[in-house]
Amino acid sequence: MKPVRGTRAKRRARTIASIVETALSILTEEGFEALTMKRLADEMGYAIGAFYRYFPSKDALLLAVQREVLEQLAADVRASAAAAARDGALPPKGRALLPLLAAARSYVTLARRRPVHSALLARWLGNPGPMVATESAAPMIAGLIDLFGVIPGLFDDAVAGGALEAGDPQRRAFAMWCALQGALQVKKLDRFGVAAFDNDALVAEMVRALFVGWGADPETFADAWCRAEEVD
Amino acid sequence: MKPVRGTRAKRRARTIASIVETALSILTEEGFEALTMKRLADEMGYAIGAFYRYFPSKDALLLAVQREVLEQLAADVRASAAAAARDGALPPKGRALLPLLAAARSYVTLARRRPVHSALLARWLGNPGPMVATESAAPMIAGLIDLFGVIPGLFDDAVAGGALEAGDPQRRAFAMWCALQGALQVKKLDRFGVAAFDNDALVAEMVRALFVGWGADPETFADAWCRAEEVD
Amino acid sequence: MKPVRGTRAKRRARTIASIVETALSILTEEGFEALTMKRLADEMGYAIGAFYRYFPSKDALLLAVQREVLEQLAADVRASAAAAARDGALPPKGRALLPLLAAARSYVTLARRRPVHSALLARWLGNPGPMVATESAAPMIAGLIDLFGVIPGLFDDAVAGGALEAGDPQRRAFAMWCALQGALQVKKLDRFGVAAFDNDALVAEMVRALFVGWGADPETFADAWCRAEEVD
Amino acid sequence: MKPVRGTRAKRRARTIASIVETALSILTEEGFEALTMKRLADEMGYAIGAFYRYFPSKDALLLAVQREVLEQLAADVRASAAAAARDGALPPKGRALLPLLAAARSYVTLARRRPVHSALLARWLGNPGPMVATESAAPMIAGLIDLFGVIPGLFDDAVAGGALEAGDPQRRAFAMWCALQGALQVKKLDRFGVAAFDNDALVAEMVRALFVGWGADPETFADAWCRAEEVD
DNA sequence: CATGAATGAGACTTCATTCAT
DNA sequence: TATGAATGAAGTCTCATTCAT
Repeated sequence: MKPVRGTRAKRRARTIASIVETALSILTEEGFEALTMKRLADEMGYAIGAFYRYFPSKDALLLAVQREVLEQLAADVRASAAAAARDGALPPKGRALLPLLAAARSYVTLARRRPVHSALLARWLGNPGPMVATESAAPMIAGLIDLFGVIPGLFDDAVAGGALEAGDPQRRAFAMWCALQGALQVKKLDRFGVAAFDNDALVAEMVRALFVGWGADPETFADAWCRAEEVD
Repeated sequence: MKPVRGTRAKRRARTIASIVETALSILTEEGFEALTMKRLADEMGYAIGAFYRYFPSKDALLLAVQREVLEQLAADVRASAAAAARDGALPPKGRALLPLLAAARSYVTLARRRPVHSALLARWLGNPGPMVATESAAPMIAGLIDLFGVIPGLFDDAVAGGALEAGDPQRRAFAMWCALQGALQVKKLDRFGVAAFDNDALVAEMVRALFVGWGADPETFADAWCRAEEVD
Repeated sequence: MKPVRGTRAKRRARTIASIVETALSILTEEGFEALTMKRLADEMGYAIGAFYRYFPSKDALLLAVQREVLEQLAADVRASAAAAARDGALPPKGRALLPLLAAARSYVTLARRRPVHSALLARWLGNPGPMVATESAAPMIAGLIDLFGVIPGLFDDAVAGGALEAGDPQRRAFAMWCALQGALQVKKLDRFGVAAFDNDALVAEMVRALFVGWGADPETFADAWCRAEEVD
Repeated sequence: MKPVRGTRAKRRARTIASIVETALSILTEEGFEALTMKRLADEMGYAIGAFYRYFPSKDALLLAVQREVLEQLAADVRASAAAAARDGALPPKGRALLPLLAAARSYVTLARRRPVHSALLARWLGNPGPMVATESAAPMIAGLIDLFGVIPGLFDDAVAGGALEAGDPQRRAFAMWCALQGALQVKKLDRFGVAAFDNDALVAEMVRALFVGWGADPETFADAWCRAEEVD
């Protein structure tokens, strides 16, 4: 009997997903250098050659991992913002700000909740060149844009709610993300114990300045930020 | 006749400097992966073994390169700030802000003026782990602190000149640097042509928000920022 | 059609055996320093990397060689003793002694029959440290113990046959082996032509003294030793 | 004024001696692999090139070290025998045996007192080939013969004193040394904790058998061996 | 005599990828 | 589809020795 149509394709998709997942877990547990094709094969109980049926090269595999990472990050950030939007513990202006701040917090705490995702993103961003290898980075840019899909809307809402002055929401979204990303990147300096490098304080300072700069009332901001920290 | 005392030491220092310089130029012209000991040896007309008289390992060499990069960056930033401090084209409040903005601009335009330095820094920051490989990153952290040696003072000056509200200058300095660094890191996204990713606009937006958030008058800021762009 | 189960494993075992064998032959023909991974690869028509599928390091390969050497030595010694046990050319006491002496002779003549094995053993024993480089020498010690598995029993037999006084057979076995090993080690002094260094005479003197010391009758010993020399 | 004749030569000899000494101490403290020309130069505060004024090659240097080791060993053994010869605590036959046993003990305990000397000797003996590199091993053989210079005489004395039966003293001397050397070589097996490998018991067993085999009275031997152990 | 920079061959090891089975 | 043996180029590092100064 013929298998149900699509069964093969499904099976293939499942295999691909499990390869990506395993790669991610090796990355997580043993670091970037540890991810070799052999290591991956051993972990999965596959032969090395098998991967090349699913991915034409290691780069292609890495690209898929990258995409997965971005998707998960975006999902997390969106979820945080959505949860904050349902929170009713603040006065109107604060409520208009909260989802935005929750999204920011969420992105920062990713470094704690999913350190590998964060580290991978930092690494890809930090490496010169088209991130993975050459041109085929297109899918990854899609992931990034997706990550920001929701943030500009939150800025619009905040403006509409009177919590911020008017301004290009896309640009603000991107600026916020870059600043946070910069802060995350230097997290490693924490371990040198220099006071000025304290990461949490740094993030707080940075976000406060940005939002006040965009017209937020300092007190409203402070309240909303506290609430955002509690929501985590 | 005996050679002048110190001649050997000088020669040694010169050799070390030229190794670092050559490494930097290979990095510049051919990228990170291209810097192998063999490549370096060929470039310099040396035998591979020669380097190991000067650096105990490739890591050590990389550390020296790192240090050099940081020193040059710090020198550039300091020079820009100093030049701006001598500029008399603005009213007092603007003058108090200018050196700070000039330093920021300078740091950003480094990516154009010294792309390799910038890329290396991004890479080192982006890679998880102690940057170089071992613990001996101490000299590098010193370089970073040096890089900030002058910035907090500029914040103090700006506050004293009435251009900013009071606030911890160290933290502000660090926050500014991180935000800029984050912006630089995503510079590579420029080439995807997404409008929101335009780097110059991004930096302008970010810096404006930060400084206004720290109490700068928007118009004073705008004037000073224009001036800073001209000073480059 | 699926290959017979175990086919791969067999092939693998064959490859491993042939690597060890080739290594041994290089060692034999060209000495210890000549055994490099490259030399081995060339000899076998392999690429260097191939070995690392079978042995995690050169040390591991050397360990396997060591083991092989010990196994062959043990087999030889056992075979000699067994052959001597079937020999009926002597009176009872002599017969009780013969397998022991045959084993001793066999061990000594190994240096002629398998000079490399002998030299390797001497080298490993002579080098301070855990012989191979790491702790994993366990398999090798097993080989040594195996080598002695049969000798203590022969001492028991000799005592039972009235050829020797009672005494700890393990200790005697080990003492005999050490003494012989010492004699073999200085074999290289032969070539200086100093009479006292004549190796055969040395061994004869040594073994005679030991066995007489353990209670053998001098004449019985002499007869049995002659017989043992003939049996070779 | 001309320097006193011989001053230069003396100075040269002193330098050579100190090089050998330093090499030996590196060997002692850090093992065989640690002795590189660079390491030696650093230790002595010399430049690498300097050694080549005193030794044409590293091999030549090693040869000198070897010689030194042998000389020290021989001196130790001779001293022990001489001290024992002055000991009056035993009956005549025992006294006739004592210097011999003291010499044997002394050689064995060298492994404890001068582990490096012992290890070096073992290594040189264990390595196939002419010990150092090629033909120039002649000086070393002289050292060995020197080491035995006194032992055969002690055998003669023992025979004369009625403690041993007659027999070729040179051969006995050499046999004894080889057997002891064999025992020392396997000292490393101690650490595997196998009872049969206990080195002290092994040596005792071996020496007892040899001397009884050479005609010593078991009780006289036992007394003398105890005494020899005390004399250490 | 002394220096130490430079040599250069060669050591071990890694790993993405291919291909006959 | 799946296997895993084999490739082979590339990487870092070592060290006895030479030689211009």
